[in-house]
Amino acid sequence: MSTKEKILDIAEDMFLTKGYDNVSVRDITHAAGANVASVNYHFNCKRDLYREVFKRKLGRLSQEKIQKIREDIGTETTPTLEHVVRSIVSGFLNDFLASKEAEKLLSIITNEMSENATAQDILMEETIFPMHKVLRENIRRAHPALTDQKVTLCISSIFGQIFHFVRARSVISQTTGHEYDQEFINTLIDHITEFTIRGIRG
Amino acid sequence: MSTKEKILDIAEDMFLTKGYDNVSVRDITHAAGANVASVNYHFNCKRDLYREVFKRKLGRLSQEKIQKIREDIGTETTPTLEHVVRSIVSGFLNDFLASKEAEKLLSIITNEMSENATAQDILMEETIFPMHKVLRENIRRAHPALTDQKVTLCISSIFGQIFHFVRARSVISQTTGHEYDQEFINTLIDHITEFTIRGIRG
DNA sequence: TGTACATCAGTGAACGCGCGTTCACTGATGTAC
DNA sequence: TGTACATCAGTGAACGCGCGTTCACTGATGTAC
Repeated sequence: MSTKEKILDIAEDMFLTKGYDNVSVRDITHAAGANVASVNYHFNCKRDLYREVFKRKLGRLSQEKIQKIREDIGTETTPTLEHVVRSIVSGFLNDFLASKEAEKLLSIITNEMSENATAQDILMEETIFPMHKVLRENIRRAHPALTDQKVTLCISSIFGQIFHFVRARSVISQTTGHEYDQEFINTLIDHITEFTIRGIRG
Repeated sequence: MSTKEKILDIAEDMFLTKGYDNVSVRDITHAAGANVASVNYHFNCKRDLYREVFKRKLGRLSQEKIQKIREDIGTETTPTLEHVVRSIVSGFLNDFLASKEAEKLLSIITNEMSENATAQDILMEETIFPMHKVLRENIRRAHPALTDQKVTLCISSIFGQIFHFVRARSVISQTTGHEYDQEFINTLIDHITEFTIRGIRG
């Protein structure tokens, strides 16, 4: 494996578990067994390396995730709204709560959603647009009465909840008095699913 | 005004518009017309200054906000669920979208909600617990059938949506094709309110 | 009332460190004639 | 087949900067006898 590939792999691991500012060029190159200058040689600068790492990771992850959603919902018969929403909610909630790394990745993604973000173009292209597309299709299959704008707003309401229940987990643990064990996670999935279905059905 | 007070005021302004890492001790002391060493002299270290600033700001803001909510909903007759939810949603959405500073403040608050945060204890004490208390009371007045746990989960669903529609505003602008002008903000308020009421009513 | 000492707000200069980046370089491989 | 040159991956050492913090200090105010 070339130095360039080694740096890319190690940078992915480090950036996505510790965050951009908490990883130095020296950390990466040292772990890759290469010289400090090699990041600038191969990737121009730290920021560009980050963007390349982010793009590669997000591209892989989104494709995987979209395929899982497609398989889970199926393409044959018309799915129920309950099935579609539960599939989305339980899929994302379980994925993001599966490990510390997944939680950290979510916090990086949500940071890239805010203005002044440094890789929002990549996030939109690799994840948000393709993800919205597949979700919009499936929600409309299950509930064709909704307008395009309404579907989009409902998708944002779903992700608003999912992101919050993951990101603010320690706050929510304190307000509810529950640890995030699998039983409570299932309670959360039920809650978000039911809340959302009713919200959509109107 | 003493140097200490001047530093506190200026640090509040700078930390809450630029974020902890983007403000240096030199920035603060220079703007306050004081010596670099004065932060350490009066507040021990940068982090402790930040925590004091954060506590003071959050305390003031929460009290104000809670009073506004109490006035808006009223204490006399039983309010409708629609009235309670709309009051919460429009209040927070308009407040957080009122200025760049308010948006930045929200992003600081949501960061403090995640694990590894440095001032989560202050956030819980000054804001989350008091805010949950007043919201729980009013939602239960309007809809007494809900269990305690259910009310708490619904509050999180509401804030999950509010936070997301503010934080991810540039992403949502791109997926919906709408700028955040007052007309679209009103559309968002209507959407979140209706989505939430149906979600709660079940 | 005067004196000696303690306390306190605030300062100026420097310390030590970690950071991203740059620069001149080496050594291997490819290519043209 | 041999030679001269270009290209490329990678290196070692240093540069310059900004950072939070420390330390010895000054000068004013308060306090005890």
